[in-house]
Amino acid sequence: MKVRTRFAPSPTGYMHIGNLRTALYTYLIAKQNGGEFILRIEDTDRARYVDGAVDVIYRSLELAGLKWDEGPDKGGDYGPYLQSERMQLYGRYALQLIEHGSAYRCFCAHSDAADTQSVDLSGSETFHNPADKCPCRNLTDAQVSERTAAGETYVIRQKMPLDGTVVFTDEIYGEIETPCDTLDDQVLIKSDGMPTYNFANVIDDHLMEITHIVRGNEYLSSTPKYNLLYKAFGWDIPVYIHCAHVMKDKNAKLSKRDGHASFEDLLALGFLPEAVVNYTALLGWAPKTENEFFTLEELVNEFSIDGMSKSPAIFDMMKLKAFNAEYIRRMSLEQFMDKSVPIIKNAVGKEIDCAMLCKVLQPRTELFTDIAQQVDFIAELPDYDIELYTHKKMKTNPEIALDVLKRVLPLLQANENWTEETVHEILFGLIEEMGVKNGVVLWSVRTALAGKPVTPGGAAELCVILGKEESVERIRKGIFKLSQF
RNA sequence: GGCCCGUUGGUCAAGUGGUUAAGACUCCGCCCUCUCACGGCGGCAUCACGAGUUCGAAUCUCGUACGGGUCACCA
Repeated sequence: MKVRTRFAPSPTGYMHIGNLRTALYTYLIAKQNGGEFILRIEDTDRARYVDGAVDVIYRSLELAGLKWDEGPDKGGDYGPYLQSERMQLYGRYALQLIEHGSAYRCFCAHSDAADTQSVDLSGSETFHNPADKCPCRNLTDAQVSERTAAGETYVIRQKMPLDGTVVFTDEIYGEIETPCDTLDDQVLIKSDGMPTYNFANVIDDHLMEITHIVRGNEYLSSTPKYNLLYKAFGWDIPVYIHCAHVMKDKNAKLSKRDGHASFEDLLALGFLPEAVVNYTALLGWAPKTENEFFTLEELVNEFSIDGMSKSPAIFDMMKLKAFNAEYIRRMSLEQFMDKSVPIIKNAVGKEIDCAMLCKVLQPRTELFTDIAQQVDFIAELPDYDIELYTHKKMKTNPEIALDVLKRVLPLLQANENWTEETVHEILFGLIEEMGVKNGVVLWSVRTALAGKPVTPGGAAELCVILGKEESVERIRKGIFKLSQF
């Protein structure tokens, strides 16, 4: 049988990182079995409708590289894929259930229904008892016809068994057994004739021939009800894969208000989509080997359900950053330049040796958005304190630095062929001539060139990046500054 | 409160009765080094707790604690 999986988000305008991970796992399970990955949008909640929200879903999945085979925009043989367009389809299935004796019409008003007593959130007194079944369960056909004829509204409820247990197997959690008397007669069809989420889900998944259901483990406790439905219809029960959640910390789920919880937030912060996808895959799944770096194609082969975790995973920004940095390091210099040169040009605003700068920048870049502040000293020499020239380990201080700069200035000025090699030669020639530690010359020169204690690259690289004119000018400024004291 | 699920270092985690309890990120040392990175080496765990089964338990059983989920005419 062909494997078919589905990702069925509600369009909230927001692709949560946990949702992205669910989509990823769903995609991987389909693809590693040569199956189909279906996108179904559960947009029946008009109250929560957000403009453009469906596009966020499309865009996020596309950026992540998760190509769906069937969906609202693509069509397919099992449509419509927009749940709002399937609304008229569920009623007859509910009727079928009533005939079968697995569902019944309930005429109780919201507050009267035996099993819809309000849950007291503040205290612990009034929890409803599913065992107190609604009296409508026992209405005769005649009574039902009489009440419907009188124009009474009703909902259709699932008729749960009064005793026994339901057992099902989840691929991650194993066998789970639930006593039937803890299951309540959930509403299948609302009084307006529309299906509830749970009911629509079961029908849709069956009609779309979904074989593997991947979803968050908050559905673990309602799965027995789903299965009772499948059983009543005589349908095959799908394979269940319930995923543990992605958390912000030990006891809070990642939420929108954290500001970096969505895929798009992370991309805006400068993360590469591939790095996010890779890291996300590892939040709740462990590879068989020690390698942690995978392309999406590699994940299709490497991923396996038995490596999935039962416990929630805390999202770690530090590790994501480390992943992003590694992805950046693995780029070719050309790829790195394609992405960083526009940022550099914008930050620097003058002609510099971008190739040299990128070479020293690449191993130091965790996020492309960090680049601007790394190169800020290039645009303009900061007004630094001369104490910057003091470095115990480098054995430098302002006096020594002044001497160094005075000696190096004419040598650099005389250099006609300004390359990394010639600059390097000059600097190390001076070191030898003066008979000092490398740091004495190099620290002094680098400080004069950058005016800040931390820079990408050293003295020689900065000379090349800044060019002869600018380098000479900055050393002159250094001499002037040091001469003031 | 009922039911369900979970618990290996700061984080992700490997581990399925006998291991020096992998690996990655972070952190801390050291090496490399003109700074910072990169790279290299090393350090950081009485496996939530308590009983039990066993010659032997992170691994099996039970209990306790803590955390999460669910119990809507929301999805």
